[in-house]
Amino acid sequence: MQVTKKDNIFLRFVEKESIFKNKKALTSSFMPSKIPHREEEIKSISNILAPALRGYQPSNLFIYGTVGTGKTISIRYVLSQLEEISKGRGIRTVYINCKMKKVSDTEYRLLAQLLKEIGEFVPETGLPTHLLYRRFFEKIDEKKQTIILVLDEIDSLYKKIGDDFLYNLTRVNGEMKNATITLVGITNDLSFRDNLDARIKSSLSDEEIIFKPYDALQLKDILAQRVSEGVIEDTISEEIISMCAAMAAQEHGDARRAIDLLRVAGEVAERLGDSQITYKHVELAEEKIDMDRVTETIKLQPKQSQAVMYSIIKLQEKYGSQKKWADTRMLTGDIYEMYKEVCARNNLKTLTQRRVSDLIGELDMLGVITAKVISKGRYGRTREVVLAINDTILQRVNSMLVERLGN
DNA sequence: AGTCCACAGGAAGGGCAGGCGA
DNA sequence: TCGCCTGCCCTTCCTGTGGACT
Repeated sequence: MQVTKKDNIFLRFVEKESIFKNKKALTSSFMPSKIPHREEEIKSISNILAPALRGYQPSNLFIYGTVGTGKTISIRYVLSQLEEISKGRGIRTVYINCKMKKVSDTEYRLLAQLLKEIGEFVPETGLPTHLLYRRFFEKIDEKKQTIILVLDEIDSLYKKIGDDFLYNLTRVNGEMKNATITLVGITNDLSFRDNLDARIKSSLSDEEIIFKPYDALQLKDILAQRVSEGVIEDTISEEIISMCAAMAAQEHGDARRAIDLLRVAGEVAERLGDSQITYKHVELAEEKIDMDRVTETIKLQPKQSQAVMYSIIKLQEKYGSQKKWADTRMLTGDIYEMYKEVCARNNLKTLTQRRVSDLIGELDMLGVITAKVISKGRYGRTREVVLAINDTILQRVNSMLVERLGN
């Protein structure tokens, strides 16, 4: 087949001018030259960490704030500034996100990741944990230095492995001859500190900083800055920026969401061949973000978890056909019965109710269902489950699960 | 006031795969 | 090769519990 240049299927992407001049500026991992509305917090963090420059150990620090309030970007900004000025002064910064699955979600993996960060490679499994601790401490104690260890989403680590890890880290400073470790914990769980063991609490949370959610006006500033760096001029109006800011402000002042919304709206506009980002694109973007988030999360779950999700969807359909649509609250027992049927139909090993109960809990954590423990008095105590996704997304998830499981 | 349901959820441990060091 | 270590998924056994019913 002879394809002339004029018929090339990619031609329209080349000919059409892009809406973006630097798409990276519209991602949450992008580090802008300035971080609007976080000047105070950044100043506080730098005041706390500054003693490291004079060779003293800074206090441990805890940073609280909900999703998308600029905690991570602020600390990364401070770290980059600190690294820049501290060359040769024996300061080393290590940043680890504790929620990274298969990377730092267990004590062993976290230690392995820490060792990797300081240039020591260990196998993914196989060594006793205490050996990893020893290697880590020996390695950093080789020279006089201050380690600033940032543990982002530290609450999820604590939920998984408890507080032994934190205890070991805080305790070790007295045992090392040369190096010291300063811990910076970042969490969006405001009650995190209360759950900690008293012995850790006293040594860990020397300093605390709270990041408040952004309001719509602040979000607008943030977006405007990103737009000026990332989007070609005149492709987006101020009203659209305000709209994205307002939508994200409703979602607890989440800047990450606002930025994603803007980027995806731009992508949608490009795909539709439009040269301006409009209201319609933002609406489509919002739906696409939700859809992608949900389908991706479920797609990444193990087969058993998908079977449980599928059982919940099937049960909702069943209730729907019985004209109970208005009240589709499903109970653990009903879900388990449906799950057994689903397993039988698909030649899947049936797990115990205890395990399925945990899987339901995990789906709740992922935000695709809402599970609430209720008591029905004489009729027992159980969990009441409601699907937390809208009909359009539900259909997509359903067909994805049918494809994966069978029926 | 006591009973009793249908689970929730904690604890302990089995079995597996993968890796290390002797 | 063997003993020992890890994480992970799962089962078994168990105690706890809110509130409708008696």
